[in-house]
Amino acid sequence: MMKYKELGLKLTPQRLSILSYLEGNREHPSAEEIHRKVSRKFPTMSLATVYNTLETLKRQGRLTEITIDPDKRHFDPNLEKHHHLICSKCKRIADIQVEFDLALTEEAIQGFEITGSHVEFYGTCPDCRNKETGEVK
Amino acid sequence: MMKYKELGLKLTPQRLSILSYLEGNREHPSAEEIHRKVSRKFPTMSLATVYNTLETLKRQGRLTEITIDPDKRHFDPNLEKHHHLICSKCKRIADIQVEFDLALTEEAIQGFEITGSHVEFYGTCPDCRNKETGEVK
DNA sequence: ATTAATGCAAACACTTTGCAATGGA
DNA sequence: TCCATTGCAAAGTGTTTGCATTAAT
Repeated sequence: MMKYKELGLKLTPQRLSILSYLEGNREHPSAEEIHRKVSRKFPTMSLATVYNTLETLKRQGRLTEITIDPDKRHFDPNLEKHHHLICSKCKRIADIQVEFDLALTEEAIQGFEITGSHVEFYGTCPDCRNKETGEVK
Repeated sequence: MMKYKELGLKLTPQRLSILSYLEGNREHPSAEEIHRKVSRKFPTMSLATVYNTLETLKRQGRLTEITIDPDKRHFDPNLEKHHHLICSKCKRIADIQVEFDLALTEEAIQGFEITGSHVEFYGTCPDCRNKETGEVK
């Protein structure tokens, strides 16, 4: 379990349940997914609280926001440097733990100060590939 | 000018003006930005028409949607393979015309069928860097 | 006792939809 | 003429905000 208290933040049951849901989660859930899941054990949980907590965690650097899906925000508690594989059909996002050499020339950088990078691969996931071949069109 | 007629689509003045605005544009505008600009010369232009046209162009593969900004959709008429540099302060998106070796092992691919990839770099653009150093905090 | 966090509802921003009117082909 | 496209307004989605209440410290 992440140490939340050490950050000088109040340790509410709501936050605890969001944290434990996120712990080790590799599914890049949206705020709404987190809310739905956590609501089961905590029916009064408000969506606003989910957003608040996510925002706080993001600011603390304990969470990354993934901007891959134009429809909704997704969150990633995996702090190790990694990249993503996105299924164009079902929108599933998988981690890809590979290091790439993304060296840039001075010219390419155009005067930017680079602070990070991220690679996304698009494709079709195994499940969706199976559905396609199995289907009679 | 892109050949729109050849696609079997009606060549309306609205579409023509959107197309000419997009032609050679390297600013990755949002629908709203496109609408604002095009409205100057075409005051009755509807936002719905902008979205319609963008959707059509996207389906035709004459345009790519960039999912970098969680707040709004951005569109990129640059069809050459390229990547992006995003300013974390002002959200400006610049093209970066570099080829990377993004080879993946079978294992890393996790059964996906890869169809494309995209690299995004985060950082601070020259303008925002200047503002920072010039400012008295 | 303090003060931050919660929950609700209302407000927001962006995008999509329904549909009658319009105008390219 | 015909049917796709337009423009408007209304509806829809995801997210944020205001604020009184609650509860962690």
